[in-house]
Amino acid sequence: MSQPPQPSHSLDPVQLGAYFALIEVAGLLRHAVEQQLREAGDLSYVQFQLLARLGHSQTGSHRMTDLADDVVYSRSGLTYQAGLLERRGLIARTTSPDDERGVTATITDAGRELLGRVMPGHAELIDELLFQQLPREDAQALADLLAPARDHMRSTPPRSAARRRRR
Amino acid sequence: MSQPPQPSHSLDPVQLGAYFALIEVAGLLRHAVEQQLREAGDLSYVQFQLLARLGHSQTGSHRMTDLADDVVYSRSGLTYQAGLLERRGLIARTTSPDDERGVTATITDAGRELLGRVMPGHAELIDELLFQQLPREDAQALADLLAPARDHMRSTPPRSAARRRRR
DNA sequence: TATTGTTATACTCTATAACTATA
DNA sequence: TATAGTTATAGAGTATAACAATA
Repeated sequence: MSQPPQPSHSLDPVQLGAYFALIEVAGLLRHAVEQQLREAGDLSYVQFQLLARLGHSQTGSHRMTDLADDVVYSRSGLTYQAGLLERRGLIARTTSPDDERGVTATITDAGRELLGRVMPGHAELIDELLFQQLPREDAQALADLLAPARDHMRSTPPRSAARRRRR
Repeated sequence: MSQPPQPSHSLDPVQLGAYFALIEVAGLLRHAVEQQLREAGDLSYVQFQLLARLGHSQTGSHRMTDLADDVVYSRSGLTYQAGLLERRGLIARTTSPDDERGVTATITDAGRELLGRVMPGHAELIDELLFQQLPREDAQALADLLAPARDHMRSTPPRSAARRRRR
C-alpha cells in the first residue's frame, strides 16, 4: 500500500471546533424547539418536519418514499410517524394515482391549521435563540456556508450506501 | 393588550433557510457519524461525547453534573450512559474528594485506547462530509458564526428554565 | 425480479418522580 | 432545607427483517 498515511484526513483545530460547534448549536436548538413544538401542538420534531414539507409543497402532497428520504432515515420510521399524524387527522394517505404501489400523503385542513398555530412560537424561539445573536447578513453567510455541505450529504455518500446495504 | 403583533419575531426567508440548513446538515452529519462510531467502537454519539470530554480534559475527570450540563440533558440520562461506559471499563466513577455527594468520572486507559481507535475514522468522515465542501477559511467563518449562538444558548434561556421547572 | 409500503418486534434512549446521602 | 446522584419506570422513537402488493 503506497497511500500516504492519512495526512489530509486529520482535522485541524479550527475544523474540529467548527464541527463541534455545529453539532452543539444544532443539538441545543433542536432540543429547545422540540419542547416548544410539544407544548404548542403536541408534535415531535419529525412530525413537524413532515407537516412543514407537505404544507410548503404546491399540492400539499408527497410520496412516502420522498418524505422518508427528506425527513426520516428509514421507511418504517416514516410509516410510524405518518400513522400518528393520520390518526390525528393532520394528514391523509391515499394510493398514488400513477403507481398503485405508492402512497401519497396529503396535509389536511386540520394539519394546516395546526401548522399555522405552531409556527409563530416556533419562529419566535428560533429568532430568540439563534438570530438575535446573528446579524442579518450573517444569517445569509451561514446559509451559504451550509448549502454545499447539505447538497453533498443529501446526494452522495452514506445514505445511498446505507440504502444499498439494506437490500 | 397593547404589544405590537409580533413584527420582529417572524423569520425572513433567509433566516428560515439558514435555520433549516443548520438542522438538516447537523442531522445528516450526526446520523452518518453515529453509524461510524457504532461500527468502529460500538459507541453511541453521547457516549463518544462523554469519552471525548473526559479525554480532552487535563485530568481526564469531570463531575457528573458538569457532564450532564455539557453533553446530556438530564441527570438520569447521564447516569444511564455512564453506567454503560463503566460496565465496559471505559470510565471509572469515584466519589469526589471535595464533596462527598459528588461523583467524579474518569476516563480509563481502555477508554483512551478506544477513543484513539475510533477517532481517525471519525475525523475522516467529518472531513469527507463537511470540510471537503468547505474551504479552510470557511471553516473558521462557520465556527465564528456559531460561537455566539452557542454561548447564548448554553447560558441563558431554555436549559436553566427547564431546570428550574424540574424542581 | 425489483420496488413500495406496512407490520412485527426488539432495542436504545430519554425523562419524571421517588429516594438516599451529604452539605 | 437544598443539592448530587441513582433507581425505577414508562414512553417515544428507530431500525431490521419478513411480508403483501404492484411494476
